[in-house]
Amino acid sequence: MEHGTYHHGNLRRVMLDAALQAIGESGPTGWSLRELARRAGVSHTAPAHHFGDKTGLLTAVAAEGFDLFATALEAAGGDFFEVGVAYVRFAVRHRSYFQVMFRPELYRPADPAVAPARARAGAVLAGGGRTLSPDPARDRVATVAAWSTAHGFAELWLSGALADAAETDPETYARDILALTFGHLRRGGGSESLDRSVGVGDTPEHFDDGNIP
Amino acid sequence: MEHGTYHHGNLRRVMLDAALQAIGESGPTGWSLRELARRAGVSHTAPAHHFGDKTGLLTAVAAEGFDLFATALEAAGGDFFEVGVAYVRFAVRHRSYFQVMFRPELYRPADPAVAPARARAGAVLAGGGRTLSPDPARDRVATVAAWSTAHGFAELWLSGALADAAETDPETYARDILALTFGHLRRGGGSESLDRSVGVGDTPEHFDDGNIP
DNA sequence: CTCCAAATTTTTCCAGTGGAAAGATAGGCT
DNA sequence: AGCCTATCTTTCCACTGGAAAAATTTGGAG
Repeated sequence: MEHGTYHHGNLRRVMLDAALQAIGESGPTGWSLRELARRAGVSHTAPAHHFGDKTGLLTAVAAEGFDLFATALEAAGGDFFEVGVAYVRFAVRHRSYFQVMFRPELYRPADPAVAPARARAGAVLAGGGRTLSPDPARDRVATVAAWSTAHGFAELWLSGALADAAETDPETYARDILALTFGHLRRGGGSESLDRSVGVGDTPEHFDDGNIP
Repeated sequence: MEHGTYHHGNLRRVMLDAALQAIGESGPTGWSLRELARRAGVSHTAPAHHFGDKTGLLTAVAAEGFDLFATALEAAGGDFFEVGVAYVRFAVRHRSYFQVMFRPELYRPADPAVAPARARAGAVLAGGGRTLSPDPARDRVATVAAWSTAHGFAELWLSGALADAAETDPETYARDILALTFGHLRRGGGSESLDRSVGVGDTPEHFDDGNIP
């Protein structure tokens, strides 16, 4: 079943990878199914068998993305801080997935391949937040706050809105931000890590330009 | 100048409003130029004269959006906390603008109608951050941290990722989050943060312009 | 080995889309 | 009056997503 001309044998994966690459190049909607099919050397309707339609392809991307995402967050070990860093790391390293996952109008969020993976990721986030505060009444707020900070930094970074993005490693940057923001809530934590990473060449020079390189 | 069939007389504004409505209904790319032209009762190439192409129309949306955005942030009075709340309020009330503004691949960010307005908004954000910390070395980090939190909450809210979104007023929610997150950095502020979210004279002035039908 | 059923891909077709090019119309200016 | 410019229309083209039906493999049951 390896190679002839008719049965591609691997179309599903190849189309997914082509989609991921195209998303990386032109955003989640800046490409056409036909173009991907051409790249894969296949007729323009071949993908329909695997994904149904374009939305189906994006649904598959989201499903795979949430799955990888959940795994990455789980690997962070439940510590709130590392979960936040892992969140940003995933967004930066797998931006093609990320840019689809949080735009539910692009795919079918209720798809059975998507929902469980997303729930798995959500559980890790909720668990991380729970370590932030002994008071359960604040759990939800703390969770959403940390989630917002990590998510917002990731989005701003990916959109190029942070002018100094090119100079700093985003993961380090994320650590500084999380330390500054949530250090006072950590188990026994102050905001000690800030001194380490920001110290030297980081002239504050406020950006009054419009950002976006 | 309000005559018969040929000269519409108001096409530019009508197209912009139609675009804002369509974005609100189907996202920033879920509509067609031709459809908008039909709604406006005009041939499908008429908009080209005003905007060039579809990207030009989205560029005009972004430009107007950044302008309104900068005005809204400026109206918050320079206080970091109120700027953050205004940020979220704008995103929620003018989501059609917001969903375009931070997706630079959809329009031409360098357009002379966009860049200045965006810079104006950026200056307000930078100014708000500067009140957060007496240490200039931390200014940039504090600014980006607060920006990330407000931006992330807005994005998550708009994307429907917050399950409890329907129940709570987003502005109140944002206040809780900002208080929990940055209360310890406030000028003269301890962590009275979560005591109760919305106090008395807490309804700041904001323009309630139309535009999002 | 043969033949069939299911899986996979192609061919053909259609309505809709963004955009270019060139023509038509209106309103203001001199 | 005459012309100029902005605005809008008609016509055209290449491309898109998708439906329908036909074609080709493949794997497995007999």
